Amino acid sequence: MEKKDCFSCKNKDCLISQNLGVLMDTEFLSEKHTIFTKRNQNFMLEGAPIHGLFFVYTGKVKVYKTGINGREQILRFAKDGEIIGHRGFTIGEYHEVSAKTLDETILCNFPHSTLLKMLKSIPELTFSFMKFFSEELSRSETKVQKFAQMNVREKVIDTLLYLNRKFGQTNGFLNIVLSRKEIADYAGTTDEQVIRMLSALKKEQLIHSKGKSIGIRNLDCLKSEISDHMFFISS
DNA sequence: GCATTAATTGGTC
DNA sequence: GACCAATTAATGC
Repeated sequence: MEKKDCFSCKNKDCLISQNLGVLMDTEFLSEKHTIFTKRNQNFMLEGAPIHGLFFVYTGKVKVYKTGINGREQILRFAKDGEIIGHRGFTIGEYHEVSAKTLDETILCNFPHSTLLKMLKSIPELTFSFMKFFSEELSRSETKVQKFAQMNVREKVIDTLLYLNRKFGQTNGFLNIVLSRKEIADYAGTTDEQVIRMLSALKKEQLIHSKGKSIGIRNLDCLKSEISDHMFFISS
């Protein structure tokens, strides 16, 4: 299959894309690989040797860790332009998280050695990465706080708001379809609790659903419920 | 159509 | 609020 090149790429969020100016005269971009995946493919596995850095070209991915009793903890979802596998790129030889595609997904992959060369020789790129890491850390800290302080209702609502922020809605439904368990694995609760909460929210006319798809009906109401006592938390 | 998986509901601790 | 069990709906083959 053909290789996706960075010059025709439309992903404005991509750190490579943003630094094309300083990258275009280097040989680094030619060392990039393009990977075509189907749905439900584990392209990164906890404990496996690191295989460089991935960018989502198009598609959807979940990043997760397997925890106690084999329970999955979804750390985040990634869409077009986003980075996967950045946590292990300077320390250790093994991935600390797993990643699985939720859709047919095209991935760009930079080998570890290429990435190190890039970061050492291009300050602009390194700065972009620092900025990105700083934001990631902030998000991560916010998530710890939410996990500790939110009740189940708030966790589920917060998850729906996050999905809406990231993927948006078309025709009244979120542009991502997850199983109830996946929602639970992100929110930090169980699928039964998620199901109960979704039913409750449906009764209150705050959301609606068709099969696995969920749509937000009253965004402001949901937002206010979180911000009432979580207004100090941004994310 | 059958078999497996997911969603839902109710109950217990 | 987690875990377990039973029922029903959805989906894959």
